[in-house]
Amino acid sequence: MAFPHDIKKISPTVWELPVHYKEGMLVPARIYATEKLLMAMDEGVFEQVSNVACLPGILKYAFCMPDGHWGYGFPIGGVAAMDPVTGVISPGGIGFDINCGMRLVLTNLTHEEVAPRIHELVDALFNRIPTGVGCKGFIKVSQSEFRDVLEEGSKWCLKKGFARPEDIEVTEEGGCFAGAESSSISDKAIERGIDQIGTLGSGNHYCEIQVAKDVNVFDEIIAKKFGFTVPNQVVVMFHCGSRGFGHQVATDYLKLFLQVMGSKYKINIRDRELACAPFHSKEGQLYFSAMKCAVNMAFANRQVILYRIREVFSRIFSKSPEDLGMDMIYDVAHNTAKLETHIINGATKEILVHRKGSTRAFGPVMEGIPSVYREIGQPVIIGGSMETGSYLLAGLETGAETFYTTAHGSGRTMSRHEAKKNVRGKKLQQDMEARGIYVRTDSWGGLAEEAGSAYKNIDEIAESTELAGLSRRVVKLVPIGNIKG
DNA sequence: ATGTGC
Repeated sequence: MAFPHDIKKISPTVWELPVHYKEGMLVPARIYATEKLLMAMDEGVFEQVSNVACLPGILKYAFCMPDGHWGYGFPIGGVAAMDPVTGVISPGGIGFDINCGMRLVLTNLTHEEVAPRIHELVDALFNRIPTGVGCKGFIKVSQSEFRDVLEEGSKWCLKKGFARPEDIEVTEEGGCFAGAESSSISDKAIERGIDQIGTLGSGNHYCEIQVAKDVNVFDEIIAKKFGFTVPNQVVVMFHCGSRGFGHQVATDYLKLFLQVMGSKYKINIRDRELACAPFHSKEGQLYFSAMKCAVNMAFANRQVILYRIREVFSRIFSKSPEDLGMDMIYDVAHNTAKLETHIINGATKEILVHRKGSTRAFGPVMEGIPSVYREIGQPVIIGGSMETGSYLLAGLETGAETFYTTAHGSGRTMSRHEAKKNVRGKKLQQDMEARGIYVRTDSWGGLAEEAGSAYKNIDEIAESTELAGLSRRVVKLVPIGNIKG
């Protein structure tokens, strides 16, 4: 399959594959990107996003965000809303790492204060936050208590003293998707997840110390409202998900859906990786519940990691986390499906929005945004590579086009395999150190896979979401320290 | 992403 030269330009940042592009498409597919980013996209994106447009019950368009690239079934960067009555739910539209997401935490420290302590700080974070494949957490819970975590998410952390009430307020959905029933979870998933609370994992998961340099502030008023009050202010950003637990949930239900999809529900799909079930079916509802359990496990995971981050800063700087101003700005989920109310063809309707490697970006005054941000729009965290920086943005009214969804990261340009061939982890660490970024890792190969050169330009991604009206830039954050698995 | 694979 080749680059689709008949792709239609809707605007400088929106490109459309019409319904006749491929047999079976129910709606057109739309890709949000500048021409430059579009040309750099792998052909798998066009193949996959047009496959998604064939899924039963899909509404308006199958979307792909500017950081899109080839994924399992859906592209990473994919968005698809289904009619909950006639439509399907698809694990491929959510991802294996259910509720992989980003959390951003303020400090009131300046770059000048942190720079002399950066080695000590990063080493302490590396020691206190378990990283790498198969890493285990410090929290021991019984099976029944783990089931509470799955059903309560961040609220469980609040009960146990790992969270502040304000943390919950600035976590998407209050850190808990309602309706998670742990009866939908296999014993194997419980077994894999039970000792993984408070662990970072591997791959592109990381915890980073960043600086909001004054020259990188795009919108001073919003930046101030988000809590940026100190020159060259230091923040902590981290990225992780539901670990082996979410992976097992996805595996379990993909298997079940493949068994019932054709025989019981007579659904024909173009790609086995798009395995799905009617949303209202028994299997669809079981998966929806299990997915929520994984979402909640990931919220709890990030909350416990935050608890450890606060501990480390407190020890290194000999002040309480409160005195260090370690308030959360926000926590966004990347890989979820959620029932939300949107306007479809002029009518208000509850729809099932799949977001896979994409970020919810509610505009100002919408319900579901914490009251402190109600007038500004939802904070959006776009994580770049560990070399190049990340962005804090805010949702916009014009995001309605994509069901209020924007990009989530840089997007790979090089496969993990290719990156490992081209980059040496140890050398990369030394090069980064020379540029003022101190990085600790569990795996040199893993570090090489995450090299900045393996990713698209984050500045172009962030700018393109703004040009498209999906989110506006508030501040660019550059790394000075990073731990990764 | 993942006790990195049937």
